[in-house]
Amino acid sequence: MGNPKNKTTAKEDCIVQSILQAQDLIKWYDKEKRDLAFRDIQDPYKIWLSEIMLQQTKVDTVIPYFQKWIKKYPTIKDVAKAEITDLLISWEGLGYYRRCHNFHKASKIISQEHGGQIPTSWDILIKLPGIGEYTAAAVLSIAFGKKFPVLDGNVKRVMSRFLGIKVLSVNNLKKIKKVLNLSIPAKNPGDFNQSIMELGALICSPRKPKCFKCPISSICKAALSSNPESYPKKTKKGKVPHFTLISCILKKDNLFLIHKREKNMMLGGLWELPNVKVENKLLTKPFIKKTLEKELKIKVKNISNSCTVKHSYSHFSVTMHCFNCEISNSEIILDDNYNWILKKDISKYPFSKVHHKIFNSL
DNA sequence: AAATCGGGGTG
DNA sequence: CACCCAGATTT
Repeated sequence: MGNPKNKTTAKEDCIVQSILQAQDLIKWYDKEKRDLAFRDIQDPYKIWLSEIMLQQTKVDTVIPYFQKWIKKYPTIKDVAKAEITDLLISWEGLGYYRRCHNFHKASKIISQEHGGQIPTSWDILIKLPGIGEYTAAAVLSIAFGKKFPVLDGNVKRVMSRFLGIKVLSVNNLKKIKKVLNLSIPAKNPGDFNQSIMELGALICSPRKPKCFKCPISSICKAALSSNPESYPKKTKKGKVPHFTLISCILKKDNLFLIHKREKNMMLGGLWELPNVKVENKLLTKPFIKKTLEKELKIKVKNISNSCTVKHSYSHFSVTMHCFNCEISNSEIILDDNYNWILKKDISKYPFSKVHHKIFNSL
């Protein structure tokens, strides 16, 4: 932390003056924080799991998933022993399914190489699949009381405003990290981290920040400016493309034809109805029939409309037109990736949200 | 540095 | 609808 040159620059003086009042924040946090299911948990496994689930996901969404998961898998060894399909069912609907795959991989490593104990060192933790700088710092500070500041979206926004840093460049993020390292207390560093994140969630919100309720507004550069909301500068994103898919609800003697997606692609390991992307806007029945026959290598005797669902992903959106298909008795499937399963047992397989929309409208 | 990866919430 | 979110990983 020391400066090799024996003088401080004006910039560094400025930073040192900007140290957060950790105790004020923690005091605010103790009083105002929401009653989260993750509070008062000491088990490093549970803290780790909650941090993984909370990546890009709101607290209220996570809570029921977290509680169900803990009940089913009380320890890290239970996760290591489990089949990935069962874990995915517990993760079903939460999104970012790679988190689940990675958590499973990491649990096996911890079970086999660390005797089921969550590592307490940065260097070991950071190498585990699914653990980046945020999660490593969160686990080390919250579970083990170590002085590692977290830097997530909330913290970046709070610090951008507090320091009056508009652009979150790599260099400015380093500056923010330096202030956090100077501010984080040796006592309860995890509470310090959570207090800033909670401040970002409840007070220092992206839009319409409630500076009048903020414990540090009197020393916050953005709050003292005319437009605190303009910090940090937002990067605008282009609009997402839209795709049309047709999907085949192929039933035979109460059996659904479903397909398991490749592990390393989007929604990997989840199951789906056979579907095809189409460019053609004219969705006539002969066209649908021909397309399904060509793509699925089957002979469709009869098709009828079933339902149409729309779904938005972060980087594209889809409209999926579903068709009931009849095939002849002799016509049994396809290649190794396709399987017939019982309709009643469809809940034994994990599906993405868009398929739940379809199943709900059948 | 930028793209990828789900889903839910807000204004 | 546009935009945001308690990020990690790959390219």
